[in-house]
Amino acid sequence: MLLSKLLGERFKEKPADAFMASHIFMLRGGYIRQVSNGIFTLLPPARRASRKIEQIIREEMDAIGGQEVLFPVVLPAELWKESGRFDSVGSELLRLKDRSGHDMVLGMTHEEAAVHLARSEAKSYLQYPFMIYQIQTKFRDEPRARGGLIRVREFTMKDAYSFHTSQEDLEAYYQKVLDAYDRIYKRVGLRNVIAIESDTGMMGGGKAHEFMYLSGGGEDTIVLCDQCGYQSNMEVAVSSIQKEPCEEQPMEEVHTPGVRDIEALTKFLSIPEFRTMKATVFSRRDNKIPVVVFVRGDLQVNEVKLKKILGTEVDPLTDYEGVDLCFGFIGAYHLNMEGIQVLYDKSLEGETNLACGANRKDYHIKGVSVPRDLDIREFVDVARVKEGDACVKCGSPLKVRRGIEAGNIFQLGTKYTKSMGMQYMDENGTLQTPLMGCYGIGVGRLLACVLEDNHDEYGPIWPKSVAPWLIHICMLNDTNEGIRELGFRLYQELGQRWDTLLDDRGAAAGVQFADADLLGAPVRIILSKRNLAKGQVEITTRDKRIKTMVPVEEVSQKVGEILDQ
RNA sequence: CGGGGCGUAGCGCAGUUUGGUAGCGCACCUGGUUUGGGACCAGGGGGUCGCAGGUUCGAAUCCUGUCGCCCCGACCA
Repeated sequence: MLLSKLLGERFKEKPADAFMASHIFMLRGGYIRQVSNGIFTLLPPARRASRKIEQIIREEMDAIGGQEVLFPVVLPAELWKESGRFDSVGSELLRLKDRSGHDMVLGMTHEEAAVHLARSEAKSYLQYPFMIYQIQTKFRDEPRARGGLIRVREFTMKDAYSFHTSQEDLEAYYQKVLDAYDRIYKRVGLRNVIAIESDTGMMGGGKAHEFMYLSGGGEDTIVLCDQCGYQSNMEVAVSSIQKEPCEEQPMEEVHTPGVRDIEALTKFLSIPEFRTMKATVFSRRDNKIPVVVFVRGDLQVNEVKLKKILGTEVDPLTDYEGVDLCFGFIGAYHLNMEGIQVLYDKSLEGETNLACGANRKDYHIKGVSVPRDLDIREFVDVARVKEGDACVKCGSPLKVRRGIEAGNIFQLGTKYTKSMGMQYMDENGTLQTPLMGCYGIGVGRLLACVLEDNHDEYGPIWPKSVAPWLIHICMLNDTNEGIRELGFRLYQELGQRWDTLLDDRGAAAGVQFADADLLGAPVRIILSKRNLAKGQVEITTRDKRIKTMVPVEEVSQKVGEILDQ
């Protein structure tokens, strides 16, 4: 590729709307352009890199027996009604009508399409197990796209679906996919990816893992234990609560004017947060009954856990109309439970000498002992894990980190095969419902993660496996005939073996170097008058590890050494 | 969906308070001088100031509505 012909302007100023390194450099380097919120065009550099990623994924899927297919982007709503997801999935699913008024959906994932195909093509146990996959455009009407290619509405995804005749077989294959994913991340040059247990969300089913690229800018929160290897999404993370035993004290009501939150209460009474009890109120989406959740004052409610316990979505209560609660002073002692639901977190179990609201404006109660003063039948786990909590497996302090989800795998079981009536004949001639697994990787997001993990202050440092171009030739002193002649000759010669870019614009050295930094080719060849006079050219690597002078006739060999090592 | 911010040339911004011929830097085009980290001189092109109404002799500027984009939260394979 001649740089003078490469479409896509590169610029030096940081775009006002970009904050993540991958977003900034992809805009500055002419990799992507936004068309609409969360919808991007990929320009040649990004497309070249994404094709390389796709190819790596394809090879690894093929290596575990995958068969590539291509499902439609537009699907009839009937299929989604069969699985029940037409109604259960929210506005993330883009629904539309065709010209004759039929309900259609834009595919955001393809379980339905996979079962539609598989149920009519695989009717005998002899055909099992099998896995089909595709690399295809998905559309999800995300409430909030952000971060360039990190979180978008339209994107390319590799999604795979496996079908099995037993849970053991599903689990064995699940492990094979997990290993294949590890190889994929390694091959694209992404370090710091860990597989963590995750919530199954709208996918349903049993076991699930998310592959998290650990990064401070990530939008998911992960809980880790360095000691025993426990790692989990914050959404489902558990910890054991440290207790500091305290002698029981007599209960006493205290006047606490204007003290409406834990922070004020601890200051007012000069006690630590864990000697208080906190009340948080939510409303159920299904029947709107307020739910009062009590946790120890130093903890917070994990809404995903709460959602699972209640079996319905919850929202923090904002409409106090008609709710008989003394907000700011809600306490567990002598609380009027009429018309509300009350939950107690396990952090409160056995606690003594706590301060909590008195259910009366401007009053709190000191010295509440949970076993002595409250009649609680059941404690539940609804607390959010925090940094330093004890690991439930080994007791070591837990760490909390941010991460970007770079892939996920699910054991779906029979959720889709059953609802969509997929069956096969087993060796005894009886009909059985197969088990299913599904496995996704977002290609664009993976590309963005690779950039997040491989850049300096000037631009991407692409790993050889995904670099849009492997070699970038700069011709300084462009007007010099010897240099132009050599530049084009090397371009031809090296271009036979490697993806090569030639800067033929005659730009100033600084401009050429800055653009080479943004395009991030692993190997850079610099031709200049001063070196050519000595019959030499300079070869450097984008990561700055190699900077060497070689005779003109040895360039090809040296580049080969660098790229093959 | 809630809170906040912003829409003026491809990018980054000033001008809006106090209405009076739309500006700056980078990028782009032409000619010349340059050439090892975003050069210099001279000339040039490009904007219905997001859109629609309204007020006014006159609106980027004031008023009303609307659309879009960004950030935080909610949400989320």
